[in-house]
Amino acid sequence: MTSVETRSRDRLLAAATTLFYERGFLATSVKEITQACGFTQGALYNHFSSKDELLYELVLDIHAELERHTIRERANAGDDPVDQFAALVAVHVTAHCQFRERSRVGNHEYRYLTSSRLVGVLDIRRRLRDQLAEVLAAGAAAGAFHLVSGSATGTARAVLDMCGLISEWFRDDGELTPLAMHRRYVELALRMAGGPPEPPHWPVLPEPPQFPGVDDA
Amino acid sequence: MTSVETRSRDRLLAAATTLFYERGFLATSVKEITQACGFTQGALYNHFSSKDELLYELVLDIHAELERHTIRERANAGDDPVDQFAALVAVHVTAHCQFRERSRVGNHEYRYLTSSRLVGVLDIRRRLRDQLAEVLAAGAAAGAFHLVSGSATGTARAVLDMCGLISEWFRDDGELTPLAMHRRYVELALRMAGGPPEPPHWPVLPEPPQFPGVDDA
DNA sequence: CCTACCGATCGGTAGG
DNA sequence: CCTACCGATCGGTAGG
Repeated sequence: MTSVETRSRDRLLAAATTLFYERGFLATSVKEITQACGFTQGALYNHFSSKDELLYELVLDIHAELERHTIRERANAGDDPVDQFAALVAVHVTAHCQFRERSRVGNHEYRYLTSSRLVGVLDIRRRLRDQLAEVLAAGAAAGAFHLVSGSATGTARAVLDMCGLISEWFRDDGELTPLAMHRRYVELALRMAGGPPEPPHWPVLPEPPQFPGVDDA
Repeated sequence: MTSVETRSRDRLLAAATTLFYERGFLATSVKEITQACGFTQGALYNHFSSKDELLYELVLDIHAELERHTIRERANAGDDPVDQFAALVAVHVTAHCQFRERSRVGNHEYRYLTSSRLVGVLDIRRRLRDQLAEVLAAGAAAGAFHLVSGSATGTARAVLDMCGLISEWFRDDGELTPLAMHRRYVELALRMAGGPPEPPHWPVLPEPPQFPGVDDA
């Protein structure tokens, strides 16, 4: 695959991300995606076998990147479950604040995937939740957390749900910066988990990860 | 309007609710809605001027009902802001557990409303958030809550977001009953607000409200 | 990557 | 509430 082919492909993915964010997958036509890149309709099929396939590749990439991010930041957080928990919450909050388009597309449009493609994405979503539940269970076992109903998965779900709608209302021109958001949500999540008011070490705000087409936006 | 006309209308709304829940507004055709009621396609236009108008009436009704419910349960909760807060959280949790279809349709499909219709629904959504923020501010002023960053609207948003995704994963055949859910989420919300571990009075699980077509499902 | 085209399906309407 | 139909648009393809 030559670099110009890769570039066209990434431009299509970037255009689709913005359009899916603004209107949703079903309300966006192939013509709109290709025209946003200066192409005509048929050009999309040089890079993707179908509109569904483009959605799959985009949504899978969004989830895979979030999982990589999650694994890396957890590893960097050291051995303390409270620090690991804070790091995971920070990753999710940052994703929703800094990469609103991708986060919202990932959370909204995956439901339009057809069965076999859907399974792969749901697997990642489950693993993301399990990561949080694992850390909560470890912290509870160590006496650092005191979970409502003793349920690590229940608390993990509530925390992820709390973070999952940030991209619906967060605005760059609002009064809250991504840094303020990540501190606020780490505090809220620690309260939900029955942990200390602050983590021993505050997670560093993760660097913006690179993904295809980000510099075309 | 005769009762048979009202009934057909309500059946169309009920069928649309289920289909929008399963596939979303855009993926549901007028033909599917009418066929679910044993009608042919054109019958929809005896009751609604367009597919968009049906969506608007459905989504508006879902939000209006939730607001009525909210106002009633808050009034029934007495003067204590902590009790009022618990009552409001219970209303939202109950809506998402007991009326998953309507809650999810309300939260997902309102984005497809066109501008003038959208405004009315967004107004209700803002008022629902303001109700929660009011109660949090009153409780904080009374020393019963200790809010993260001192922000009542920030905490209100986080609590509503935490509740807003319950309908995505809650299952009737799961291990959690609606009663267990409402206790768990009231506890989580009180922790987030920096309040007491339990409200002075636990809210009674609200009775299932009546809405058009519920007994046709 | 474009031009030209395909069948299918869409929301909506006329007339009864 | 049905039958029959409308123009528009959709995702996708053939051939270059």
